[in-house]
Amino acid sequence: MVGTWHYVLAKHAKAMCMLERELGDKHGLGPSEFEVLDQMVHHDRKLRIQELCDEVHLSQSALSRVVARLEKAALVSRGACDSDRRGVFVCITEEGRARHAAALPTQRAVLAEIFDDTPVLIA
Amino acid sequence: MVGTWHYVLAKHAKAMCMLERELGDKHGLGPSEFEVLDQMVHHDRKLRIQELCDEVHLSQSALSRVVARLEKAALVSRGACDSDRRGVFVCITEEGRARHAAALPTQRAVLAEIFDDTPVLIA
DNA sequence: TTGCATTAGATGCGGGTGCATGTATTGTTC
DNA sequence: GAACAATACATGCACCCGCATCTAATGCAA
Repeated sequence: MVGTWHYVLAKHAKAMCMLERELGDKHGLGPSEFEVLDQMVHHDRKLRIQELCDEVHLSQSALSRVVARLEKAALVSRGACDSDRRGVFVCITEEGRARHAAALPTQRAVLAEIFDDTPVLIA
Repeated sequence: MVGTWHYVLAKHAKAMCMLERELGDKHGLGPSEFEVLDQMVHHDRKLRIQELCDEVHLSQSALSRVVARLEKAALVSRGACDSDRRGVFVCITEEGRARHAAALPTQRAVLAEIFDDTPVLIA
């Protein structure tokens, strides 16, 4: 229990730190930005902010800002939702797809290094 | 690999959030503050800042500030190191021990709730 | 001893986060 | 349909973090 927590703490700290540097230096992306792009690619359709909120581990406010940053970088676009004009659809751009594709190997490499010693624990 | 990473991400986010609220509201401690107190109690002796740095997953600068906060709250005291006058010894106070003892069940309860569904993975 | 690289810890700074709140829109109840 | 609660997203704010840098002390070499 406590051991699991310390494991999570250690891996999270190391991975976050390394992802921040690697993704930042090589692709100009933060871990949260990459995660959102990753979800967009994975779902392969426009998503509501709230849908994204369920998938990434960020508060709604943090997510709102991540999307704003991504939009400023032209990696996603925000569009109004017709059925509910309060809603916002997020749509990945071609440039966003490209940036994600470029960054993916970097992320995988970091994870491979971090979790190298860890047997397959979680499906 | 990616699955493990998402597991770590999810558990870390949930636990951190809950610890912050529970420890903060009930005991006036942040997760980092608790972690440092926990290490002090565990080692049961005065520790160099750098020794703490190896145990908690914080940068040296963050740790320096956590110790400063703890000292301001009179939960630890900082003392000069005779053998190396650059060094700083950190020593937990009686009040610090008491606060830690009071907060420990809260932390354990949070971890129990978070890792309830997780079989024993890491020793 | 003097000079310089190294180390311990503190601090300025920029950036990201969550919470509380604000604004706009929707649903609901009378 | 008017008033009010609820929802979606944005934003002000305070806080914590890591990086770069600063200061002081140490070690080492000439």
